[in-house]
Amino acid sequence: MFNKVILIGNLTRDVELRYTPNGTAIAKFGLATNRTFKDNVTGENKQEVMFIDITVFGRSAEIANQYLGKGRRVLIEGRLVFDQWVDSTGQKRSKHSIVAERVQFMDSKASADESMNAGYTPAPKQEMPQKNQDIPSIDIDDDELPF
Amino acid sequence: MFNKVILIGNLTRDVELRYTPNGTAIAKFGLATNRTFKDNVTGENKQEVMFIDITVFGRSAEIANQYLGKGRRVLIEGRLVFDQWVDSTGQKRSKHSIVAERVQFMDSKASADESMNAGYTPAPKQEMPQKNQDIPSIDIDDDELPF
Amino acid sequence: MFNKVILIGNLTRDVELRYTPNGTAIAKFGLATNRTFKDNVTGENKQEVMFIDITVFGRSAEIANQYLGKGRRVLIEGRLVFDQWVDSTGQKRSKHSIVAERVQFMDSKASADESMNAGYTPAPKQEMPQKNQDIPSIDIDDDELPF
Amino acid sequence: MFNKVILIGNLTRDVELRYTPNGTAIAKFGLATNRTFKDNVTGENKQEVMFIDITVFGRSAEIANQYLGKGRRVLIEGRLVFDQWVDSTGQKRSKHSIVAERVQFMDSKASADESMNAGYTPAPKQEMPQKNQDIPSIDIDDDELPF
DNA sequence: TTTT
DNA sequence: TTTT
Repeated sequence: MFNKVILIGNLTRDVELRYTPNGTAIAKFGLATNRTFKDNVTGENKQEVMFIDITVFGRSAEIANQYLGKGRRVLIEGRLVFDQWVDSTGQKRSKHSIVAERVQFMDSKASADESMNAGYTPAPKQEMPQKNQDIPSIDIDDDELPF
Repeated sequence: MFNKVILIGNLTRDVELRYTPNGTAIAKFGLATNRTFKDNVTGENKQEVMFIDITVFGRSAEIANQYLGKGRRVLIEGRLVFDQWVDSTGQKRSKHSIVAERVQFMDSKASADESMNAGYTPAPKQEMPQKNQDIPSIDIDDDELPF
Repeated sequence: MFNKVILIGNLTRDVELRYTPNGTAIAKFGLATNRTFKDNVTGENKQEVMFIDITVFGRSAEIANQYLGKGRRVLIEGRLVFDQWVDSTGQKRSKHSIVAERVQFMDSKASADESMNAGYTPAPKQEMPQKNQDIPSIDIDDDELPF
Repeated sequence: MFNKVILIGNLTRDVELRYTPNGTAIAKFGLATNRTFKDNVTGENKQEVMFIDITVFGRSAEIANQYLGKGRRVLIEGRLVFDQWVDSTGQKRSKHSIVAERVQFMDSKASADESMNAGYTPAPKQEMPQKNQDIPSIDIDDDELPF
């Protein structure tokens, strides 16, 4: 079977990093992906937002924690997962999220400037490394997934 | 922004077809996508299932309703959506699903035979059209999305 | 069957626009996609470039021609095609290219500034329309493919 | 940047396996992906075939060599590459191909039967392992790419 | 709520 | 619970 999700969006909150008992890093953050479309009955431009939670494992988790923060734009490649559990009141609960196998930074210093111009600063936790001014994306392709 | 989902999975229930007031067909069904993986702590083979609801619009909806049924295998290409609403008890509810822009049939008569051999018959509502015996997938690429 | 290509890259030349006898617009341009990787024998950082020709049909072709130019960054979604022909000397020739079903602008005014800062100006043929300063990508999803 | 190709197609020749001096397995084979479409000027159904060469590295290469052969159907996930070289006559040559990061078997015993019915037998080099008769795809996701 |  |  096949299960692939590719999203470009902005972090809705800062990265939370924790570790499993056996030392695997796990990063979690929220993502918002906007879609603008023309409502074909009213004809007006509308926007819909898709919010979803992202989980990253391994070294990518640590890199995400180091360089990403609320507001940053990323490209996420991963798979959809569906968690089911029973909550404290005995209710069955379930939730979709994404396990990211790859996180690619989509904004650079210039994009940050842009955001500043627009009255908003994403506030990177740490200056993003940039080997090449012309390549504003940094790939943290991960091959250390624990599962 | 970008929002792309590609899944191969099996229908968990028959297609439900309805129409909007202005005549657009809307098909809904459930999809299950399995992932088998080796648990890297216990070392045993495990399977996790991802269930998600699929919505298809337009002519593809009618074709899906005509040829697909519970158990059939399909490839879905579409986008993740996130619906939020308030339920009858005043509770905020939300849910992820997929709007499919393309549905491709992944099993053919031969695959049906296979299923029969395995003691299971997907029971197509109607014989699937097959221009070519060697091409067991039928593409119902849709370009009539109403939104 | 399934044939999907998703690329982010920069135009290597300006868009050429022409029309078929029956009036369908066809836009062609080149794309370069860089990949940086660590050579795992020498350990040094290397870059490899993938060049490929892109064809767009219909209204997207006209929008691409209007707003895109050499140097601009785009996200391309489409399918791989393989053309075979016999050249003027009787030699069999062949070539891979991409038919784009979707072209999404990945740089905005701010990104242009960035390019300028890096000593390069993409020179848009026309100011890109921006409904929203904060959304630097414009989607020219096309549903009028002639084939 | 981003460079993703997802193809479902059939092997056009058997897998060739070789090893690099430092022991990395490299498998190569050809793939054909068909597209059926309605010519919208003549109205007739046509088929176009996209041929491309696939390279797989590491353990996936060995698994591909072990289980795949001419005619088998696979899902390929990888990236487009563009090779340029000078041939023995001093001519500049170039060629697109795909480096597969993942190869998923798309046919099972039943599909082989189907091919036999159609007068063609893909001739697996070795019986495909099947933990579960109902899951006809085997994933050889590779995380040992040398580059 | 669930498919194979 | 939300980003731009």
